Amino acid sequence: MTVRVRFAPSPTGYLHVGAARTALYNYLFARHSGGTFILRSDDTDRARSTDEFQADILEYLRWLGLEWDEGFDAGGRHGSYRQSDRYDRYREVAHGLVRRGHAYYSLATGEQLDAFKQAARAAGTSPAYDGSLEPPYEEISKWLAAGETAVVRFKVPRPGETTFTDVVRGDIRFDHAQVDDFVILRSDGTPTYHLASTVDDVDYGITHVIRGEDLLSSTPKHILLTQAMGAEPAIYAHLSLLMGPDGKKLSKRHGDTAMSAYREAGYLPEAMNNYLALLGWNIGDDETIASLDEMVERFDLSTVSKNPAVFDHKKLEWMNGVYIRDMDDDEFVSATLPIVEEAVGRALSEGDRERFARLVPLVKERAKLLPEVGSQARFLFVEIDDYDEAAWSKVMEVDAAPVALDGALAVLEDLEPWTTEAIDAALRGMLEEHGLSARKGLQPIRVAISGSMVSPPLFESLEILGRAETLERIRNARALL
RNA sequence: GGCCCCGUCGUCUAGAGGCCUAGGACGCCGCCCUCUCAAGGCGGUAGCGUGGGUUCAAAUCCCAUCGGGGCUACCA
Repeated sequence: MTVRVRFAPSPTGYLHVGAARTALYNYLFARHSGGTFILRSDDTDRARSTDEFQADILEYLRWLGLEWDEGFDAGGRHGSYRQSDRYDRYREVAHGLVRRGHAYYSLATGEQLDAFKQAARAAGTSPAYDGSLEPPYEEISKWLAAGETAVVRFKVPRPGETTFTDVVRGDIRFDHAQVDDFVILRSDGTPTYHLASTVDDVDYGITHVIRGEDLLSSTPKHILLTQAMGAEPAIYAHLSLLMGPDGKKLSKRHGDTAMSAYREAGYLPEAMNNYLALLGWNIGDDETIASLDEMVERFDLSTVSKNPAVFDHKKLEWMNGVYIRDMDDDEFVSATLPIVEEAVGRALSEGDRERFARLVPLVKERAKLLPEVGSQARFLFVEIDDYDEAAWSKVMEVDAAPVALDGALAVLEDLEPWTTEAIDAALRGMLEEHGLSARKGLQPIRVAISGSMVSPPLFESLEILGRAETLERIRNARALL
């Protein structure tokens, strides 16, 4: 059997991390088994679906590198892969179901249904609607003949039960007594999610449905529908949901959930994939870091965890740092140049870029998030007149500061050659001469050239800054003491 | 309320009766390194929800209980 899986988001919101994880697992499973990964747009909710959301989903799926073989925007033999383009097909299936007695036109009103459910609830039983509120057939025909509208409901066979083996959760059983005769066609003739999704899965030959656990209790509906269509149900795998730190389903109130927010915050797609994969699956051999290809190689759906996973920003951040350190310098420069230019407030000249490139090895291992590079590299390209207040009072307004600054000026003025090693030796000599500790004697210099108590390593920074700039900055700071 | 799913360190997980005085990773703490901050090295902290069984032996099997989550729309 050739594996065919699909990721079928509804464009009713931006691509969020939970959906991205579902997409990732589908992708890993497809690639691992040499199957086909399909992207579909489940946009049957016309009121909430927008082109903007659709575009966002495509953009971030691409950003993550989760390329799909077939489907929305990539072509394939099943049309547009956009459900809103297939209403005729869904209607055809629904009408066929009615003809064969698997579905019926329903006239039950919302009020009637509410009463029915409340009564069931009060009795402490299952609230599934079983069609008992429908008027006799003649009345329905008359109603329809008069041109009135009605919804179409699927007739759940009762008594009965649906059982299936979920790849991640094992054997699952649902008594039909608690499965509603659910609506498949709305009164305006458009399909509901259950119908459209199931018809597509059948039509597109989907072999494995890998989706969120929130759809677990809808699965009997999908299996029943599939069987009524005369098709073989897919194999299902329901992934546990992502949780916030409070144990509730991950949502906006826990912070950013949109993938776009993570890119903007400076996360790398490789880190996102690696982290998301770990939320519910372990690579094996006590390993934590693995590339997409390595994960494809080792992915196994049946070892995916049943537990809901809490999304932990701290670990993601750490992992992002790992991937940043792993970037090669050129890659790092192109990823951070815009950030540095933003921090500096202007475009970097050719010479500026060369200086930045020399600083790269120093800042690369100090960043967990890309934007941090802006504040770390900024000092190279701007005049320092906005000394950090705390830094100034803590390291400049002490007796050691003027001594260190004057001493530095003296040994650096004619230093040859202007290299990290020579600067190191010269400044250490100066410290010894004045009986200053490295901490006390070097911090004033750092503040003078960077305006901050935190900067890339001092001697290297001075070398890259250049003699003229270094001396000028030290003099400026000294004059303010 | 009903139905369904889930329950190992704070978090993600390994563990499929003896290999477990429970392993790894993040976090946190300490030490080392050190010009700041990181990175790195070393060490530490912390967990089988609870109660009953079964067994020579249970994190692993059974039952109950408690806790958490999902669904319960003409949303998906």
